[in-house]
Order: sequence, then C-alpha cells, then structure tokens
Amino acid sequence: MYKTHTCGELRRAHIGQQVELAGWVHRRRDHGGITFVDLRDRFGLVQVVADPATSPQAHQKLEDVRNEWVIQVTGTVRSRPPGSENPHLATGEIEVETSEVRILNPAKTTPFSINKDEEVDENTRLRYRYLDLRREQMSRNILLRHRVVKFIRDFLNDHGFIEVETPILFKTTPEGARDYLVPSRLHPGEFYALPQSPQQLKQLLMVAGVERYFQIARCFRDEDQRGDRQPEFTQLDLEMSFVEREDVMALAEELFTKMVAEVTPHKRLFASPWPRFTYREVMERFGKDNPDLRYGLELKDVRDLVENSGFKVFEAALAQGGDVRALNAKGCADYTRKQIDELTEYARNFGAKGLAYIALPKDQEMRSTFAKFLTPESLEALMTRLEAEPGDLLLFVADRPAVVFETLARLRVLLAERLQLADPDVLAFCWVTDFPFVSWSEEEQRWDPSHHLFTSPMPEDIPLLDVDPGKARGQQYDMVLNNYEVGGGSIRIHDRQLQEKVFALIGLEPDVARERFGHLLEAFEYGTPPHGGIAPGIDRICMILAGEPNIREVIAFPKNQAARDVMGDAPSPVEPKQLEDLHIRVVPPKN
RNA sequence: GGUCCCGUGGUGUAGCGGCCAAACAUGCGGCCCUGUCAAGGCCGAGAUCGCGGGUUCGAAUCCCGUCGGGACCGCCA
Repeated sequence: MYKTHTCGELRRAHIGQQVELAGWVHRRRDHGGITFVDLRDRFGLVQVVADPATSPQAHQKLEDVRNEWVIQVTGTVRSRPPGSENPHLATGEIEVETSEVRILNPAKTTPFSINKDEEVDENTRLRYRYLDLRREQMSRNILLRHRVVKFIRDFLNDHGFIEVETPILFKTTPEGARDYLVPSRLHPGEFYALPQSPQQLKQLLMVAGVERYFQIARCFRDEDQRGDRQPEFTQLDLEMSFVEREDVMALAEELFTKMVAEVTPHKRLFASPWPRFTYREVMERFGKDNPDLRYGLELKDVRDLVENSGFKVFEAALAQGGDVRALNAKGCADYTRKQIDELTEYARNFGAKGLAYIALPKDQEMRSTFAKFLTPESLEALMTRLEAEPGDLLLFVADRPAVVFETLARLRVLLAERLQLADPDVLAFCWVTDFPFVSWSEEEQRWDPSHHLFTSPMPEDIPLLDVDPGKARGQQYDMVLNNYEVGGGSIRIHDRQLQEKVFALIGLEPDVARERFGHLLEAFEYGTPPHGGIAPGIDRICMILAGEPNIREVIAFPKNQAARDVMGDAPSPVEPKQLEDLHIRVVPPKN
C-alpha cells in the first residue's frame, strides 16, 4: 500500500504517529520558506507542511509540485499551532509534517479547476469526465448513489429478496420505446435487443419460484434525451409473488422512507405515510399524474360557476364538452400586462388558445378579461372557490380537458418555480393509483395500455374490457416524488387467457403475440403464482436526493443530448470487416 | 422532425456598430515572502470574439447559413 491512512481520517488521536499518505495536490501555498500542501484523496483533505529547516529535501521536492499532481508523503501527525486550526476542515486540528515526498505522477494544468465549485461548460466537463468526477460535488453525487444502491441491496436482502441477473442480449418487443438492436454474427439478419426493462424475465422468475426478486438493472431505450432521460438508465427492478397491490406499495414505501432517512438525513418527508391519490383525483387537483405536492396552487373546476356567464370563450368550450378550470397564482396580482402575456404565450405551447384572468391588486381596481360578464354573485362564488384574496391573480383555461389539465399543470409548476414555493429539503413522495387500464390512441386508432402489456386490470373491471375498455382501471401504481414519476409498478396478469385477451384488446395479432411472447404465455400454463412488482428509477431518485437539475449529474459517464459519449467518442464508425462479419451494410441517410 | 436559448484567452464572465488587434476575475509562468488554508505582493504570457458568407466607410457587436452545446415539443408501453 502507498498509504497507511486516508487523508480524511486523521484526527487529534493520531498525533505523534508516523503516517504515509498518497493522493492529489488539491492546493499548494508556498510562503517562500514554509510550504503547505492540501493533500486530497477520496476520503478527505489534510494539510501537509514542509519546513525547509527540518526537512529540506521534502521542501525542495514540493517546489515543483502543482495542482493535481499525485504524490506520496511520509510524515508525522502533529497538532497545529494554537490559533491556526481550520474549523472548516474535518482534519483541521492537525497537520502532517512531512519528512519525505515522492512524486508518483505529475499532472498537466487541468482544463478547469478541480478545487473550486464553479460553473464549467458541460461539454468540457463531459470530455474530461474523469477530472470532473474529482470535483467535490460530483464525487459526493457518486457516493450518494452508491449509498442509495447499497441501502437497497441490504434492505431487500433482509426482506428475503435475491438479486438475479437477466440477459442484456434479449429479444425485441413490440410496443413501447424504440429498441437498441445488436446484430447477430451467427444468425445473419437476426438481432438481439437490449432490454427496455427486464419485465418479462422477472415475471418468468416468478414462474420459476424465486418469489422475491430484485436487480439493479440497466435499461435501454432508443428515444430522444431529456434532463431526466438517458439512452441507458438504471432501475431497481423488483418483483414479488403471492402479493396484492397493497403489499408491493407497502414494501416500496418502507424501503424508500428508511432509505432517505439514512442517506439524506437533512431532508424531511412531506408526509408519512405517503399520500395516495387516484388518477382522477390527482388530475383534478394538479392536472398531471406526477404532481409536486410541496406547494398549493391547486386547480379548481369552475364549470358550474361560468356556464351561463355570457363569456363566449367559456361557453364555447363548455358547449363542445370542454372544461373550464382555474388556479390561483397567489400574490401575483401585480403582474404587468406583459408578464401575463408571457404566461399566455407559455400556455399556447400546450394547446391553450389563451388565458383568461382576474387580477386583484391590493390597492387598485380589479383587472380582468371577463369579469364584466359575471354577476356579482358568480364573481363572489369564483373568488370563494379559488380562495382568492387581495393580491392574487386568478388564471383560467377553457378548452378540451386534456389541454386544460396540461396547461394549468404547467402554469402551476412554472409559477411555483418563480415564487420559489418548493422547499428543496422536502421530499414529497406520493402514490397514484387507479389509472385507466387503457387509453384510446387517436393516431393509431387503437387502445394503448397506460402502463404496460402485462398489467392486470382490476378484477371487478375485467368484464368492462369487452364492453367499455376505457372505463376499466388497471392494478397499477406510480411512485411520485417532487414533480417526477420515480417508479411505476403493477400487479401482473398471471393467466394465459386474460393475457391473450389483453393482447387482443390492444390490437396485437394472435400470431404476433405468440411469436413475441409465446415463452411467457406458455410459462403461464405451468403453475404461475399471482405476482406484481415495481421499478423505481435509480437515476431520477438520486438526482432529486442530490438536488441536481438533471440525471447526468448522478451518472458517472453519461451521454449528451445527442446520445453521444463525448469522452469516449461513441458511437463511432467500425471497420468494414466488422460489418461484414455481422452481415450488415450501412445505407447513409439521404441528403 | 420542430421551437427557443447559448458559443469572447485554460476556466467563468464583461463588452452588443467606431473609444476593442478586446476588459475583469481566476488559472498559468517568473520573482519576492517561514503559519497559510480561495495565502499575499510584484512582473509577465495568453483570445484575429465557434466557423463561413453578407450588410456597412467600419462588425465580437447587425443579417443569413453552418457546426457545437443546452432547454423544451413530438417521442419516451
């Protein structure tokens, strides 16, 4: 070993000990005579002192040393002179008086500073990710992620789960996201697909009698990137046999409640037990199925109060079966015309044709696009419903329900950001249940599963599949945290007939179903336990726990928005011979 | 496929039609300095302003295109 101790562990108790340390030069302070070096390793920082009077060789060696050089020092731990302790450092009461310095590897000047927390262009960070990861914030994030995964493994192990690996090379599936394909050398024209999730395999493990399975599973989806989406990402994939919805939810809730208490003790839960909402309720109140509960600004249905208002916009929407809903932007009555126009412009992105409003400035006249159409009584009723007070701004959207919900949900999030309503130290977990089993896809003219193909409908709603599928509910549950869906799960179908019925409902031809899922259907005929599970997204959860704005910050080597690894420069062209082996010919895109 | 934003020394920013072959901070190099911890002081090097074209007497600054990056829509069962 190059070191007897880590840099971060030395304390008063070590005073007098001779130690060897090795690490990176975090910072060097040369006083002409005495020289200080802050030596850093993953475990912390310690001050090394070289005094030319007592150890001229060591002092001489440190003359050349620069930031990020890797060195080894031999020295003695001693108390710092009174008054020169550094309370900001865990090791600040002591220092290491060095007698010997060995340079293990010099370093070029880094393209950005490691010892400072400053904004650096993300492309540069990614190109030199190995340097970026040295920085405190990133090393903290990577450590946090380790602790999250470690907690999960320990917890599930203690609860009788076993971790089973499933193949990365598997089979393409219809539905869902675009697959990453891997050409087969041995089978010309055939392809493996990387798993979008180990869904079928974990169900087969239930058939296999594993009963309690989990995996920290890498998943692959070839879709466009977002701040919370990468081409490859990590799920905690877990599945249990002989359980009902309640059992899986209880387990996941206990797991994550205990985990955040241990991993992020400075954060508090918004509520425990976690609030639960039906899909219907969460949409009515927040306009989206992954709400942020940390603030109010809830949506209110005002259809009954405006139906005969004489205001064309509202009446037209209602006449076409549309919706009129509103939210109260607390304290925003002083928004200027321009600011409201900006909100309106924002609303148009989501299909709204406009925004109606009532502004209630504290010491001025009410301003409104439509209040003049209302009787004093209905105006009063609106105010009451929206809990309006002087100083508030009431925003109304009238349109198709989907547009109304989405627009108001977006405005709610936008306004909360502007007003800084969300406490960053609060974790608002909640559950959303009772999703529609399927929804009608206009483009494809067929029913689409809300969750996935293997979700079981509510037992009492199975008859509805034949008569009114849109009314059936699925045994699905989503885990939501601070504006993000961080996990989804369901009780699965374990019966061949029901599974085939669902395939048929979503328009999967029987022969296609058999070709793609024959193994699963067949397995269901050999004694399959009722089972269900959940798949929380590790990246998103770590992102939120770390307080980061995107998941790249909690992934050691992420890809950029164009799905490119800018450090390794992947993807990249390959040798013609490789293509030949794979029976692949590249057809360049037109243009 | 689409919309929007960004691109100035190594890094982060300022400059937004002439005062700019470009300013500040930090980093980098040299010298001085024995108790600092974002050490300090002095000196110095370093960008033809992503690239190409255009407008103009004059472009870092305006316009068009292009490349790179980011946010979002579509997409993501």
